Amino acid sequence: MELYQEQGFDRTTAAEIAARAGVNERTFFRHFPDKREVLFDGEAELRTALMRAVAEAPEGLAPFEALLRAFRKSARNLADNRPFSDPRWKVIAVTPALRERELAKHASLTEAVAEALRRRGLGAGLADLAARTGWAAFQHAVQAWIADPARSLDAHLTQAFADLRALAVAALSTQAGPEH
Amino acid sequence: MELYQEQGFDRTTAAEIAARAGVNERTFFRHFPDKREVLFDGEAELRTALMRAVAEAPEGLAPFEALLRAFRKSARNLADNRPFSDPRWKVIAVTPALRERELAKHASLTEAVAEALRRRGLGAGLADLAARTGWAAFQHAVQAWIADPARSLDAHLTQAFADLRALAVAALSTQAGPEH
DNA sequence: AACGTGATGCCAGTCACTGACACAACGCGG
DNA sequence: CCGCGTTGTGTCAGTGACTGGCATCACGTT
Repeated sequence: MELYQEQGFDRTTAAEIAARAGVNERTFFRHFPDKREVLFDGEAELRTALMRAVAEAPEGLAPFEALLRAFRKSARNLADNRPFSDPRWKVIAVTPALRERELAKHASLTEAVAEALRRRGLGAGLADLAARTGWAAFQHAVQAWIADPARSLDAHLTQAFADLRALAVAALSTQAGPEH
Repeated sequence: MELYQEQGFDRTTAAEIAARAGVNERTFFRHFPDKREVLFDGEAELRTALMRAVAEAPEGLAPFEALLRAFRKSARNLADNRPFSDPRWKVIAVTPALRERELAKHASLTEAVAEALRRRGLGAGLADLAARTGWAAFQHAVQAWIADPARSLDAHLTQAFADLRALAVAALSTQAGPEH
């Protein structure tokens, strides 16, 4: 992180990172499959946290409600770790290669969420659709929160799902959707 | 494409591609920024087609309705070019590096769709949300279509948006969503 | 003390990609 | 017909991400 902030991701060589960590370059690649992966280490934890949160939601809850709860819990960790993850976001935002990797991680997490919904008894088709669209709303809320940190991530999340509902309902009554 | 099919993406060097095309390796990199980009060439066309389709939708149409129309048009091209794009999908599906690039392209196209919705007068917030979730539903439909080509992509698209509406409505009445 | 195991250093090699320079084909005004 | 800029290409050298192979070393076990 130090090096990525100082000189940017592209101008930082694997040898430099290894040197800063006091190890050999080869050793670096034994700990991380590639240079990008360094910034996406906690993925396994986030995955299990998300899946557990979906699994622990009350029985009769609608899919989107279960997702909303799960996202809220993750959001709490997100908001707390902000001083730590803020520079990380900045680096990712300005580096296309890192954004690609981030999207891949998100796709993987979306698949995990779909699996969690299936375990709740939801059909495979609806589980996939709910996971994809729910994740999309989640990401929208996160971006809105970054742009407007005055309101809480929780509030942005609530609004995102409410707006999604309005959009979906308006879609079949053939009325233009209002802006908030 | 020939080489990627024969030996896979990873085991195909840029020098081989250049040789097969009868040019120098350096020349190859003057036409494509990198090895992956070869498979994502028509992106600009798809982007303009999508944005035009969204722009040309009737005035008072709800955001999701406009998107559904645009996706339908793109879907038509998709279904027609299937013999050409089918091997392409297979190569992408088994190559993580290519799936990452594909996700990046999708993110870029989603942003373009959001811009098109904004030009229809939709607020920036709702435009982003509608583009993200609409695109998610689109991708869900495409995947469902690949898994079940018996039904048309059009049918899958219609169902995806109908299911999304059901999911969103059920979310606030706190009822478990039914599976089709 | 012998031994297996896991983490590390070291070395050589492949390959994606880049910058610099030279050269040839082409269209165009003189 | 001649210069001349533009464009596309070949050639070469270099950087840096990653990989496989081998030796070494720390450590706990037998």
